[in-house]
Amino acid sequence: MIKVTLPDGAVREYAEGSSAMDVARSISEGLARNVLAAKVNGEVREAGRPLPGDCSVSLLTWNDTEGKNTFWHSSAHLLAEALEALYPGVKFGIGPPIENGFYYDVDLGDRTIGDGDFAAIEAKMKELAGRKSAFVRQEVSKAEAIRYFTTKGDEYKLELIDGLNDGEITFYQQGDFVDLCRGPHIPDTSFIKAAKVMSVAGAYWRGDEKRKQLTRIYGITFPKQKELDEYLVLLEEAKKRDHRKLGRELDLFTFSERVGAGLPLWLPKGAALRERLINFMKEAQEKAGYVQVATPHIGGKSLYETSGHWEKYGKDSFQPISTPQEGELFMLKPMNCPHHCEIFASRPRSYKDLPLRFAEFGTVYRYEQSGELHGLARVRGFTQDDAHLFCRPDQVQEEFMKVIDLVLLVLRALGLEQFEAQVSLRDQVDRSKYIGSEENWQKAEQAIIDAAAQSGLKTVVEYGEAAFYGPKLDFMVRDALGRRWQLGTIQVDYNLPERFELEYVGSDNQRHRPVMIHRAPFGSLERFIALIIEHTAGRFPLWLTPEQAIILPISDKYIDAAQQVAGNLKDSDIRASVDERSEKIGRKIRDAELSKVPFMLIIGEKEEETNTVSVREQGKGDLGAMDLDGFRRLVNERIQASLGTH
RNA sequence: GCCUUUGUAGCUCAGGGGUAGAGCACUUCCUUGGUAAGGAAGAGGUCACGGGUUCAAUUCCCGUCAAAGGCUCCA
Repeated sequence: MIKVTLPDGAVREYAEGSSAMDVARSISEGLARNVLAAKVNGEVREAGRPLPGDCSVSLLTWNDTEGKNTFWHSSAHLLAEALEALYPGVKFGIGPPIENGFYYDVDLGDRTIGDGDFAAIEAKMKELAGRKSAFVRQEVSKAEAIRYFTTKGDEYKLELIDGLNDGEITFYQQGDFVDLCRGPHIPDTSFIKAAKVMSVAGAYWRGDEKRKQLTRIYGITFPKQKELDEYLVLLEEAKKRDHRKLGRELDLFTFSERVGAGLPLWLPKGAALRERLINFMKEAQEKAGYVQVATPHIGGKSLYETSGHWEKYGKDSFQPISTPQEGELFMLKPMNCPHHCEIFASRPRSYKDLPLRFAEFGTVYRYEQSGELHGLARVRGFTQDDAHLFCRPDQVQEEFMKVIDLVLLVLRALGLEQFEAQVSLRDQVDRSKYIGSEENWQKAEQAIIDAAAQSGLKTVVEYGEAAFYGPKLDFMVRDALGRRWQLGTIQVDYNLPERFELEYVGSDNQRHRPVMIHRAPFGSLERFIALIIEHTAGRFPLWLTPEQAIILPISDKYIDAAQQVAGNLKDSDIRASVDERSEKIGRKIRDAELSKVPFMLIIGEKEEETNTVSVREQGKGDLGAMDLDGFRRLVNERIQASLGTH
């Protein structure tokens, strides 16, 4: 008998050679039907494999990430089986699970696959799934593996085998399809009840652009048709919230081919929203002891040679612009920090001056490959809510923590409740891409880890994600649809002060090198606005929205009264306008609802006589009549509530 | 930059080798209506741009630009 420890701590006994599936059956038939794989002593394996002896077992179902991944990985095999049936001779690269579904990279030879082929592939997948083929694990020798794929003529698999050691190679077979695979897999194909091919794209073999481009086929599968339907609804919802679409509908921003790809043009409403975000941040920063500075959009090339950016990014930047007479070279600024370093260096600094916190909403320009541009989320010119803190080494941790507080304030004010912080450290092996001394790096990495821990942040550590000049703390936010966005970042930098030879005089009357902290809670305003558009579906927090109220006169007779109300509201800083069109009230309401103005104030005979307005809330309906003071109170209450502590 | 797909009115889209279409938006007129679309008329296009094939190209072919999805990259 073997002893099996379950996640709740219970220990049960089973016969030698029992599998996780036997464990599941002993608990309930229903559970057994839903078990996709099992975690045995921390390792994910097939549920059907015999247990290795006394062990801990947790059964994985669709509700576990690992269960899902196993399900999707097996689905990738099913996709491959379908492709092999439909396109004989197709060669296979890799087919892993991803966040939403899976893909398989394939070499179709001269053939191509397009949207029109998806239905046939899906039908084939469903047909094969219905055969209830078991996923059969088979250990093979390297020689056997090579023989099999040589006969099959699949050079990609052969290359993968080349990187594996004899004795650790396994094949998995379902139906007639055999694949090189580490596993694990779900018990059989019948678990897959719904399948959809999502898209195709090019992908280089092993991510190397010098190598052959394969066709990547994306798919997603579910254990129930209903779940696929729900997923498709979610995608529709995401489409409706797409900031590019809403940006146009809400008159926030536009692009022009003549201005250039990736260079957003802010329309009045969008510019107003941007301005409000800037003011919000300015106010918060002022309270936190920052001072505003302002610097030009270009800077001499030598500035970036000093900073190291020229060497690192010069080739991948907008190229220098030159003066006609003197031939001086200037760069469009890709970041604000070198300019701020020069401000620090503009006069002698005392330890008593520190920390100095220079803030600037600086617009920077970075070359992005044309294929990478994406609405406001990825642009070539953008404005950072940038600031650089120059401090003494003993102040780093405290300053870092204050910045974390500022970031949390921002996230709260915008209703971004779900987030985690990522501590980005150096690659553990390859350190060639980083500049700066080992000692400074270690100090910086420790300061971040400590500050994050003291702030009680939920953090994950990622190696290899640091900037080339220092480690950083990145905030990853989840929006209302559960999608992840990388936002504000805080970076410790011991390197730039060194390169710019920045100094302050300490209490010991000696020169010391300050430490620099880069930080941008929003990251870029453009990207941040893209996030809040999608997060709120265009229904911005009341304090932020371009237009807080629209006044709808019942007929032309009440336009004057409406204008008066608008004027009154403007005097108390409520942003309001009047719909003066000769339309019926129903029409005005419909248009206001669609443009997502939070409050509609209706004025007709009744209201004019009683000196009130009838208030209607967007998406909610009629709130009844109230006087203007009542409405002001309502607006203020809502704003206080959404800003939290503010 | 690379792969796949797309580009027709401000927006959403139909069409198709021979005079360019719809709905919404816009303009004007009528209507003055109480909680999600009142009526009529009008204006609006080098069918992304450049080249080729053709008697004739918005339509077919090639190139460029832009956009969408993906790859690679991201100070």
